[in-house]
Amino acid sequence: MPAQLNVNASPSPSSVASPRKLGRASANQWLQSFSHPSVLNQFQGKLLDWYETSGRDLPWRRLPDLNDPYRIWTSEVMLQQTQVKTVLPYYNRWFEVFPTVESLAIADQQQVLKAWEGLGYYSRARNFHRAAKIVVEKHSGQFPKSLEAAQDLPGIGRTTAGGILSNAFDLPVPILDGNVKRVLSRLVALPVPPAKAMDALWFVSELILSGDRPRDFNQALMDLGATVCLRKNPTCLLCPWMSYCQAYRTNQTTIIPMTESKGPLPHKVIGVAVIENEQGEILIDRRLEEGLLGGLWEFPGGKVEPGESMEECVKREIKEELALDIEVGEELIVVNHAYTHFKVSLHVHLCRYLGGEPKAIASQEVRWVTLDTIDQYPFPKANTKIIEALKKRS
DNA sequence: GAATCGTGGCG
DNA sequence: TCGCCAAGATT
Repeated sequence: MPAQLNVNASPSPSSVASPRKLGRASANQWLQSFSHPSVLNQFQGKLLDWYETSGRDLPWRRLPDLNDPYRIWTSEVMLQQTQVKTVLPYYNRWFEVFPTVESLAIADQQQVLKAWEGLGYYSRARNFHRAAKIVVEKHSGQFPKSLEAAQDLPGIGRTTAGGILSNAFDLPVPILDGNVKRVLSRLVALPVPPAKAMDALWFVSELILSGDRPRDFNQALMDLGATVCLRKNPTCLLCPWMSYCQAYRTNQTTIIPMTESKGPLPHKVIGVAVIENEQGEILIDRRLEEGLLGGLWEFPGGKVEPGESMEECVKREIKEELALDIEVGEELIVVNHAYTHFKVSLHVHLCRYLGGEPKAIASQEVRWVTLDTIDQYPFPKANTKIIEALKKRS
């Protein structure tokens, strides 16, 4: 592969300089310098030395866990789009429930989702569960050591596969997560948002990867992004690559990596029913397998239509989705919650069951439960606030 | 290729 | 309060 960065996804190795070529001639010349082994070796050594003294102490790096691919795998999946601080308690708790890949493979999905509850992006848990079954059944319980086989597992893309293979087996496979994107974008002074130059960034990540110590190098790269090359206020004076960094040299660290601003998030107003029967039980439903919050439990409800009152909305939704007749009572709580692509306000009403057999029309399953047993079901965050309000009331 | 998919923390 | 986004993958 030519030592040249093409911002476009086009793999064609044109040697003609053009505005679409990353950083133009100067940047390509800068990259060319890494084709000299001595230059590259010194560059890598700077980061590896920094890692020895300033790297983070994280559970998935400690012996003897280091050689347990299942634990490495778990960390990589939990860390997708999720910060280390958030992951730590989940990570430590996980192995009390699922100590081995075999135990995960034979587990019930509801148990898996319960252990994942609150961590978000629940397709990660469902895919992890599926992948564990595949590893046990088709790979004799051993995590595959090839990039292709690893990426064939559900929930494992190129970055996660590289993270597992390099960290668990010390294989020279590049990574490109959020930290590395930011570090490399600044290193080469990427003139476009990272999403527009993924091929170029992968090329750099592979180019600079240490062949001798790929595990430490990749881990160091992520640590650098997480502790020094911060999104805001990076501490460049502490950076082992300060003299190599094109963004620092050209005073562009505040605008690189570049971002494309988006408009305001849409806001949905939802009517939600807490339906209580004569036994004091409450009706919950399990969401469809695919899509938002798939497989988790919730209190039923739906969007308010134009010109509709909240009471009318709740009554209609319960009729449509559960075939139940209810009497809509007082408002229990309003829960505001922001997802990645929209915001919601859940207007929760206490409701009285009047009649009908609940049917899972828009869900996988419905169930009458008591407040004493409701904690064993996995709920999304917005719904746990409702449960808290219910417990406080009783 | 663009949308979708959670939650928490930050300025 | 609000926008941004963090160890991305999937469709």
